[in-house]
Amino acid sequence: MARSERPAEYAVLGLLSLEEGGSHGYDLARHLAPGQPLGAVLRLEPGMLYHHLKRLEQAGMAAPAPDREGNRPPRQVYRITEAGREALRRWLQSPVRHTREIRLEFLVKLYFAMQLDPRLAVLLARSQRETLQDVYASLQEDRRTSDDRDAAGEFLQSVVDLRLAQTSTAIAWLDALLVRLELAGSAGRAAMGMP
Amino acid sequence: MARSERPAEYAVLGLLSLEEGGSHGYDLARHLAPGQPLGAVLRLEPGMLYHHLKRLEQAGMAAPAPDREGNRPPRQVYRITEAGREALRRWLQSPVRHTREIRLEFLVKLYFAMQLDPRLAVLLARSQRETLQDVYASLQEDRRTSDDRDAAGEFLQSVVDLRLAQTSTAIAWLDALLVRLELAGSAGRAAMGMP
DNA sequence: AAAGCCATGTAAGCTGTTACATGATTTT
DNA sequence: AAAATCATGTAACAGCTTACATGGCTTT
Repeated sequence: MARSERPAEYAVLGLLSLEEGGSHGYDLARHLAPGQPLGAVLRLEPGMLYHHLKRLEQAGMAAPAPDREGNRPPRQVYRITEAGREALRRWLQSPVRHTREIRLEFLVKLYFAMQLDPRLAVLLARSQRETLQDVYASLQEDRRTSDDRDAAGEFLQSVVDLRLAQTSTAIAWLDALLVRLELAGSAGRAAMGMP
Repeated sequence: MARSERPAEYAVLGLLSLEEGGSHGYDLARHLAPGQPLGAVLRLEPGMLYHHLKRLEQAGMAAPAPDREGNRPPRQVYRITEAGREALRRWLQSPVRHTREIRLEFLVKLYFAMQLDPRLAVLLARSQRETLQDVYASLQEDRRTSDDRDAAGEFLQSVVDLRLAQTSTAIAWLDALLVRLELAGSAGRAAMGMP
């Protein structure tokens, strides 16, 4: 997995981590169908799904598990390994570097962080916010050092303006998300009689 | 070209359309270098560049042109054909359908529209604005019909909120762009003594 | 018995990345 | 003469899409 930082493979790994007794391709495909929350963010055809399962097995992050028998077609059940859990946790803690990756990769991280541990989701959102603020600052620097005296310069300024606007929008969205996450967290703790 | 709606191939076609006497791969690569306006939006390695030139030739949108001789390494000069110009113009008039395509594909269209005809850029920006407003309205509909009673619903609402925010940011950016384009247009006409 | 769902894949083809091969000309 | 630049590609590989092949089980 060192070779690939793509979200699809981690999404498969994440889905496996949510299924205590392991799961199989067709079952995971149901979780990725349109209508399901992950399906709204990521499209993954059956072919690629089985491909990723094989790769996860080769990487030692998933292992074949015994299938409790029954009257159904034969199927291959996988369970996440300890190495897989560690890789997933590492991935869930690292923010994406570019604003354009918020739409897909960050949302996949967020989905699993929320499912696995609300506190992890808060940490992820906070460090993502910091990363995007760095991106914003460096875009501002680009804008200052560009000149708009010719047509090409005007075009470049519009490009940078778009990126600044999209980045600050993402930061504002992260702020609203953090309010939601922290509210949900304190509500959860309050319901359990904690301060 | 019917098979591909990707911006890279149209970018090559667009660059050819800006060079009256035709151009060759190495020359086009200079226009796509980082630092050049297009290079800030699109990355295109030499291998793909020559590949696209071949495809444009096969599609009848570019044709080999005689190279005025001189003491330099042999090179293949291409010129855009009439069919190529028509395809380019059609492409430059059609807005992108999704907000995520603004960052790359729309910016490439905008670049060539500004170079070829400022009025075309205004038309493109206006119809792109309309398209994004449709996107915005349909996202609002998604948000109304989603419920936030469980964790999955909350996640989905955050996803839709992000898309709403990114889309309205893009619309606002298009408004600012239109002000610039129209100012430049009227300044240009005024300088030529037109109303 | 036919239709449909469960379940796992394969095959072909396109897009794109990285690295390198080849050789000509110009500059130092 | 060596180094840099001009100029065009090829080879290998990675990732993804689309379509289809295969067969078991369940429902009508």
